[in-house]
Amino acid sequence: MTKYRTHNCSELTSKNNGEIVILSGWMHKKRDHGNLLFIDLRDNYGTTQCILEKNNSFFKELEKMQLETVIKVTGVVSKRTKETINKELKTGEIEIKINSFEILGACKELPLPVFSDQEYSEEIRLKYRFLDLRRKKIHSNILLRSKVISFIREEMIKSGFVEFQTPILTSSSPEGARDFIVPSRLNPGKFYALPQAPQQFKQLIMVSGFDKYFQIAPCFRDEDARADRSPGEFYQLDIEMSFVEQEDVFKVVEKLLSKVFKKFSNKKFLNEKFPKISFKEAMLKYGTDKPDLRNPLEINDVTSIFKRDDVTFQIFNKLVKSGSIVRAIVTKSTKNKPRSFFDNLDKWAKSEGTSGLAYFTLEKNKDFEATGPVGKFFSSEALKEIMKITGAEVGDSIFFSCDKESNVLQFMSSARDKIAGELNLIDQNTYAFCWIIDYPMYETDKITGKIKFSHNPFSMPQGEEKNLDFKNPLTINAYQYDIVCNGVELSSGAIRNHKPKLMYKLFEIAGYKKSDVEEKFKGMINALSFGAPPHGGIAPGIDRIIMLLAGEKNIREVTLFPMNQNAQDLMMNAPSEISENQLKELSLSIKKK
RNA sequence: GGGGGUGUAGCUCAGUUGGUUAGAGCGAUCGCCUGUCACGCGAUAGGUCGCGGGUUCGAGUCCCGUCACUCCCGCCA
Repeated sequence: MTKYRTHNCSELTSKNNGEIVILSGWMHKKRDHGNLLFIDLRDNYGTTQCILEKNNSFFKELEKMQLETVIKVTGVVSKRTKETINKELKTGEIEIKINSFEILGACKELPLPVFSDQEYSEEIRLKYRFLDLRRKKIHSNILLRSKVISFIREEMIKSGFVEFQTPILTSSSPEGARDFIVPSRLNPGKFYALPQAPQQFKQLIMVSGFDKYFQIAPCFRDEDARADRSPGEFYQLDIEMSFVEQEDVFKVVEKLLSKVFKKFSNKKFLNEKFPKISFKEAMLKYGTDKPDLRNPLEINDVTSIFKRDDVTFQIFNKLVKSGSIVRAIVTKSTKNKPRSFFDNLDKWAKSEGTSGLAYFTLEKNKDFEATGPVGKFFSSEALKEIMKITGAEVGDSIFFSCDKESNVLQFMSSARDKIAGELNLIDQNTYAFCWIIDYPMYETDKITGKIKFSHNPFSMPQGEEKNLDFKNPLTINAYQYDIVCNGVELSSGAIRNHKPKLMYKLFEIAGYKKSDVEEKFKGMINALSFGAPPHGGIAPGIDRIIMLLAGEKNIREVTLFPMNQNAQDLMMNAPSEISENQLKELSLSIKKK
């Protein structure tokens, strides 16, 4: 009990009948019957119906009160008659007969109603985030976030992990995302960077002998936003372990995520044990390294078909000759789908900037036949071969895309989602986790044609050092892995390279001289030279986990105070200009455009 | 940096082929109403149709430009 309340707005029941109570909260909703006024009083915990009659001296004032005014109400708990009980409400057995009230916080006319399930523009929601956050759905999302984080913390500690904080002001790193930069007053002309992740620190913690580390770590990357990617900051469950191999990390994370998703959701798992898919296989079957495994459609390579003489689909044949590839998606039993189904997919494909989505449907009369716009170009023998490769059967349809490899992969990946969506093949009530493993250490830069790190340069290459084929770096895989759930990349991690000599060699392949590496990663390399344990870790994205648990498609729905797409905080007016004096202290001047 | 979508009352939206005075619901204000829980009924106020330019006898509607929000591509080791 405080000055403001004896109970919260969700705890009173018929057991409290007759008690004099004090409640405080927001005036959620009024129902004014002229001589009888109902007020729903809301706080963090729930709502309670309060009531007063015309003869009450406060009637006029409360009747006119702006919704969302914060009031303190004193009154008597009164059992409702049977007919007037509200079963939807936890406190629906009772109501408060108001004796007196007090305004604690007045409220102006609202720019957006709190009591409503309607959707509002992001702009107004973000500007008045404190009002938006009073609304039921997002309010409970944020509470869920808090609960999930506490649970994760408990579980990690139970498993012997130790939580540490790492610096927020650190140094800019040359690899990876664009850094947020902070000027240094004491070191004119020099800058801090906000950490993109505590990557080097967590490795240093291992070198320092702490064995098992975790942190709910803020990470900052100055990159453009997406629905599942806030500009500015996001949170990772940062984990690092000493004396482990890949499988040891998998065990810890798989157990944790299973527990979290089972505790906070009723959705079922597609696979109890997370399947492991190599990067190569994922790119072939799904066209992406973050496949949605709820989607049963798979992609097949059918390039060889278009090298046959009995296939006369000249456009594809020619493209294949000049190095393009063809990938296909089979849809089961779509023979009787209306023409519009196929036409709409083709239209969609064109809107994606491709030349369209070729298709036919397999039929059988005397022999195998293909019906549809391009069916006539395929001989019966060729169709048999296609069926062999793709597993397609009579009555199924096959969709084709032909282009340069990277274009086909990307397009077929979205075509897979699109087609499955049209056919309603995705079970929304399921979580489909998987590990993506065996990432290549290097890739060829599309623009420069040079070899570069494809992911984290600190990852350990797979295999014995002496057996590594440094002359063919594209053949080297790394102990690098991702967790994907329902097509959302949840985390990536790696076994780290803790051997400085090997590291120099790997950097050299990517075009870094020894002196470059020493300059850029001095602290790290130095530390690894003084007895570093083998170690590895991972960093699941907290925001995306909550998103999946809350069933939201947008990360702002699980973030208290997010920025908009242009990385502005409309409520706090950030970023903003700073004074001449501040600039001067920082030895900065602004270049006028 | 590029592409798509959206922008009309405080909020959510409708607005036909370019044609008279731009509408509805919620909210606000006023009035009526003693059992509602999306209370009901009646009335009133509320608009630079994002902004600028153009075409036209006439533009919310068509064209050009621009701004804002959003989704996507690039980017995100």
